[in-house]
Amino acid sequence: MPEVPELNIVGITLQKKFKGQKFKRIEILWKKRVKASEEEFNEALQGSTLKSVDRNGKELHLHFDNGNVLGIHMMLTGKMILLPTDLSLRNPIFELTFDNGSGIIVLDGMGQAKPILNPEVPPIPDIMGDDFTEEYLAKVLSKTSIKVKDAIQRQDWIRGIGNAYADEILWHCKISPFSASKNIPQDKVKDLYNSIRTVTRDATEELAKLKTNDDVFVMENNDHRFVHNPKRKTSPEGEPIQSAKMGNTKAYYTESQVQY
DNA sequence: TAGAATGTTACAGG
DNA sequence: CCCTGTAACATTCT
Repeated sequence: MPEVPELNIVGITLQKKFKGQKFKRIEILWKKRVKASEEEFNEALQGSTLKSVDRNGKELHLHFDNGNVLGIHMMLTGKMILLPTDLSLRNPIFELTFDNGSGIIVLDGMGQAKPILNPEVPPIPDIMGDDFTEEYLAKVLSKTSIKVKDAIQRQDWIRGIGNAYADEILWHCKISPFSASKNIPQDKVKDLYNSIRTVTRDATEELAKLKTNDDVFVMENNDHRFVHNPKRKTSPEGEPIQSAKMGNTKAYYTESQVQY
């Protein structure tokens, strides 16, 4: 469910709450998508202390002081709740607890969210990383004729853009989501690059301001989004927001976005 | 109430 | 083998 801005905040919150805590155990409650066994997780993390939490693409990485990493991918509809809790816990995927009794539980009705033991970090630029440059983006777009909205969401080319922020970014730089990637002129590739950086940074800042229920991590918040937001009928400039099915998802955009 | 949902993967066809 | 488009996944929410 979450994209990069949300994951940034969740990662900061996890680190704040659990840094320095000693791992107790992980329980795998729905193993459909989980590759390593419960025993493998527990053996690897046994006796270690949480050192730091960061985000890598659409995963959160919990770094433990014995060198092992617990990755978490929330997929499309995952939820994360602090333990202990009185909330109803339907469709649990896994539970992570620390020696002091604190911890988290990850839920997902679709059974797709998952913990990953020592996740691979592919050599593909993350949208907030130094290696994601305008030149790199230009190279990616020049080699494909698929629609630009699909291209920027390809995690094997650029890591970190999902459906909602793809719409926000393309609206921000006034490029139609239906544009053929290789047809986008150089100056608009520059605008797109700047919008990827700006929209991601601004959304992270907006989310950081939210006052939230302390027990439930915010994985989804429409309010700060300008076009990918079913509650809005018009953009801030007053333009009607259009929507269209694109593949198996929906694109939100306005007429002033130019199709190349 | 049927369809959509901040995602990924397998597979078919060109 | 590379590129592209489509559907499945299984449940909740609107």
